[in-house]
Amino acid sequence: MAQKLNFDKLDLQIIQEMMENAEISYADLGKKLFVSGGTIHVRIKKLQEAGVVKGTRLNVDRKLLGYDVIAFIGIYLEKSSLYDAVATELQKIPQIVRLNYTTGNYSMFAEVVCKDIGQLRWILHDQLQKIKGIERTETLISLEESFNRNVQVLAPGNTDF
Amino acid sequence: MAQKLNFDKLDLQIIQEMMENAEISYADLGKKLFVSGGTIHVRIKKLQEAGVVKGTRLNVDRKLLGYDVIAFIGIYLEKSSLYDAVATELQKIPQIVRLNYTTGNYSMFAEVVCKDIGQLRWILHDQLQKIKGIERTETLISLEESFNRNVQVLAPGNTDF
DNA sequence: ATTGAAAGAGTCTCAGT
DNA sequence: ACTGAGACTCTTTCAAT
Repeated sequence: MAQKLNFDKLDLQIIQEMMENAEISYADLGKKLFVSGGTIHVRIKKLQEAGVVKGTRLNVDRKLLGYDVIAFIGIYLEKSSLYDAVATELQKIPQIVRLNYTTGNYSMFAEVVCKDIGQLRWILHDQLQKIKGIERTETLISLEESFNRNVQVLAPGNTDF
Repeated sequence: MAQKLNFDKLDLQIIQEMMENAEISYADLGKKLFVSGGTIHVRIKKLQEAGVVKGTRLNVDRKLLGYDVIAFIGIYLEKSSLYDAVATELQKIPQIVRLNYTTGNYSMFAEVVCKDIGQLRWILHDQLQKIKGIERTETLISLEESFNRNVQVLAPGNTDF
C-alpha cells in the first residue's frame, strides 16, 4: 500500500522541475540544480522504482481535436452499493474521462469531454439514462478552464515540506 | 483561435497510441502502425506545430508524496463579475490544482489536492473564507478515483471520427 | 551518494523514391 | 508523402572518489 517514503530536497526539486517541464534533459536539469546529469539519472530511477514517478502523459489540445466541451456530472445513485456496476458501465463511454466516488451532494462525480453540446445531450440523455442504478444527474458545463496544474510540492506558498 | 484542422487516420492513431504510452519510441510506434520511424517523426512534428500535441506532463503518485486527499469545491460567488479576482487569489494556493468557470449549481468549480483532512479544513476555513467575493462553498471529498484518462479518440465505442 | 566519461539507444535530417 | 541511413543528442552504465 501507499507507504510514505523519505525524500530529500533534491528529490522534491527534481519532481517540481519535471512537473513544470517533463521534457528537460538530465544534463540541463543537473545544471539547474547544481549536480551532474548522472546524479539526476540515479535519483529519477530511484523515484521511479519507489513508484513516485509513474511516467509521463501526453498533453493534447482537445479543442484542436474537435472536443470543445468539458462538463462535470454529479450522479445520484439509487443505492450506493451500485457504485461498482455503474462505474463499469461509465468506463465504456469513451467521452467520460474521469470518475470519482465522492462524499457530499453526489454519490459519483464524472468528467466528460465531448465534441459539442449536442453530443453532451446525447451522452446525458441516451447513454447515462439507460444505465441501471442512476437515479438522476446534475451537469456543470465548463465555460472556461482557468488553470490545470500538478500540485506544487515546492511552490513559494507551500509549507508542506 | 482554436481552428479545427484535418487529421487523417494515422495522425489519430499516433495520438491515441501516445495517450496510452507517451514514452514509446518512434521506431516502435512505427512498427505498430506499419510505417517507418521517420514518418512517425514528421507526423508528430506536424502535430506539435499545429499545436495539437502540446508535450508531456509528469505523472506522479500523489499518495506516495503524502497527498492523500482529493476534493472538489463548488464555489458560490456574491457576483459573477468577481470571477477573475477570485480566480487570481485561488491560483496562489498551491494545493488548488484546477479551476473551472461553470454553469449550473456553482459559479466556479475547483479541485484541491492536499495532505490530509486537516489541511483540507485549513484550506476551506482559513484560506478560502478570507477571499473577498466568495459567498459559500460546497465540498465533495473523493473517496476513490475509479479512472482518470485522456479522451479516447479511436476507442472502439467512439464514433466521433 | 556523486562525478565524468564511454557505450548504447533514441531523435533528427536528408537524399532518394 | 514515405523510407532508410548517417549525424547528432540523450540516456544509461560504470569505474573512481
